[in-house]
Amino acid sequence: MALDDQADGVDEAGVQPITRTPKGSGRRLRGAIAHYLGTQIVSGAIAPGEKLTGEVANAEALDVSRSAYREAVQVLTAKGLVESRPKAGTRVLPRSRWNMLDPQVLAWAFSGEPDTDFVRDLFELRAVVEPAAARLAAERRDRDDVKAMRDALTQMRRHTLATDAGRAADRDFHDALLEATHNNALVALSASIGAAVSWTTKYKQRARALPRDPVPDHIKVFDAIAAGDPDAAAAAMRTLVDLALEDTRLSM
Amino acid sequence: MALDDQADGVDEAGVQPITRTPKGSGRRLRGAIAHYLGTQIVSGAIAPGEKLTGEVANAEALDVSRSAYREAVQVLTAKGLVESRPKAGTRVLPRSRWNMLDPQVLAWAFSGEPDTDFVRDLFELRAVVEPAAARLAAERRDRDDVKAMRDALTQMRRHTLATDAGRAADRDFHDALLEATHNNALVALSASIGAAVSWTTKYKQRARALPRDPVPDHIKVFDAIAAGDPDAAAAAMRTLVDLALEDTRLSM
DNA sequence: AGACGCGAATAAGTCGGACTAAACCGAGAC
DNA sequence: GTCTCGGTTTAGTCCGACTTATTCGCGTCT
Repeated sequence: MALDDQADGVDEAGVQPITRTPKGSGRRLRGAIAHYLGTQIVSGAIAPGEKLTGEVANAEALDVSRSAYREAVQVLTAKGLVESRPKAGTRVLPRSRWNMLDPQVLAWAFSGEPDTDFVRDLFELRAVVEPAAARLAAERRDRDDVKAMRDALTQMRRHTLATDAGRAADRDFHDALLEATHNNALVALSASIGAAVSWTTKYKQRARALPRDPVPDHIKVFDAIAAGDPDAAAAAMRTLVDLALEDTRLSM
Repeated sequence: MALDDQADGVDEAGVQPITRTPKGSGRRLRGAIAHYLGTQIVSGAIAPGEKLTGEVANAEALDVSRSAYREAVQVLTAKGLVESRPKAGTRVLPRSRWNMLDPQVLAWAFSGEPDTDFVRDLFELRAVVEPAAARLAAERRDRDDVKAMRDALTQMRRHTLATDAGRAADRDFHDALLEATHNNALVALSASIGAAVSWTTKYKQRARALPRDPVPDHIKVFDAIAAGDPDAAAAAMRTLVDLALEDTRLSM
């Protein structure tokens, strides 16, 4: 229950069971608190409907000031995870109210063991959105879009998906594709989908034996978009997502 | 520049130009601050890259405590609108970092004059997601889903889209449809899409002469889903969204 | 003269404690 | 039995001090 900021990087064994990050540095304090509470809620450790212990008590238990604790709770409120009213306390809202597409919430959801059902749902969303996006991209891409996608692709080929750089390039490719639709709403989705992609590929990687080289599939998509062939782009993207889903399913 | 909470309802002429909601009540104070800053940013009054004036100064200018102001800024940070670092101040992030799907951000975006390009983007998103969702719903809906959709539909027929109740029923219908996919990721999108739907219909309504009765279109979708015909459901939903887009385009 | 590192200024971050306001709940009146 | 009215609890707001992390400018070293 240590309040280490395990969001990225250093993860020292928290000796103290309830206090904040022992060494001086780390991310901002309220970020760590929000991460802690957020994972607790998303992971189901604090079921919807339950109410958190009072601000004063909880802040004291975590050994942080009430201000920092409150600001963390504001973040959770903004993401629809909790709701707080005077006298009633702060309660966890039903899952339907959560902003599951929020990249940070997604990160919290994947910080523990991933819920296989939810992963399936995310792939279904990808299967809906990305082929359509590829179609739009094929119609509207301009020179810069093509360049961005090509660059991401070469980076992806150089490093493999086994490396962080490779996964980043993969995400860049999908981001560039969404960007090429010139649709702000779809771009906004790219942050969520991108997060989902990188988390799932990470888990896929965990189960060794990367079963297939994903680059050729990406190249097919790229070629169709560069050529301005909407139908081919949509089809290629559809098979790409299907294959990715299959790979992921095998490793879970 | 009064800090009235114009999110819903009472909107008394704020005599004082800079202070908070004059009468005692209203929404929570930080909510009003967040609303104020959020609309300023989304509307473009504070362009991306610009930095807000310091906490102390700004809080004093708005005549609120620094704590309340900070908590409001935390909300904006959580939604990806701003980023703040010591010494550097609080800057507005580029639009690509904003969580445009967040219902509250969407509300801020529509609180002023709606950006026609963005409305078009939202409809494009609907055109991508909802037909696919209708297809899934036709495959997976259970008895409760059908009932929820039928209820919403009858409510929608009773009141028209001219009334708040009617628009709420419309939203309920689309929510129930997304729910019927039994896909949590799509359900999460329902909050965003639902918000977009109600905002756009509201503007559509403003331009009088509602050009077409939307109920028959909805009924076609419902029948196909109830009958378990995925292709028909997708097709019906596609025409529904297309018609809605056309209506909206005419009124802008 | 240019690059590098060091220190001071600055703005956000954290703290704590006090007071306010709202909402729930139980006691009392009708 | 229901309704109302306070009291109590809990979040909301305020204030003022201190801390930490940057950035920027100055001076020094190469």
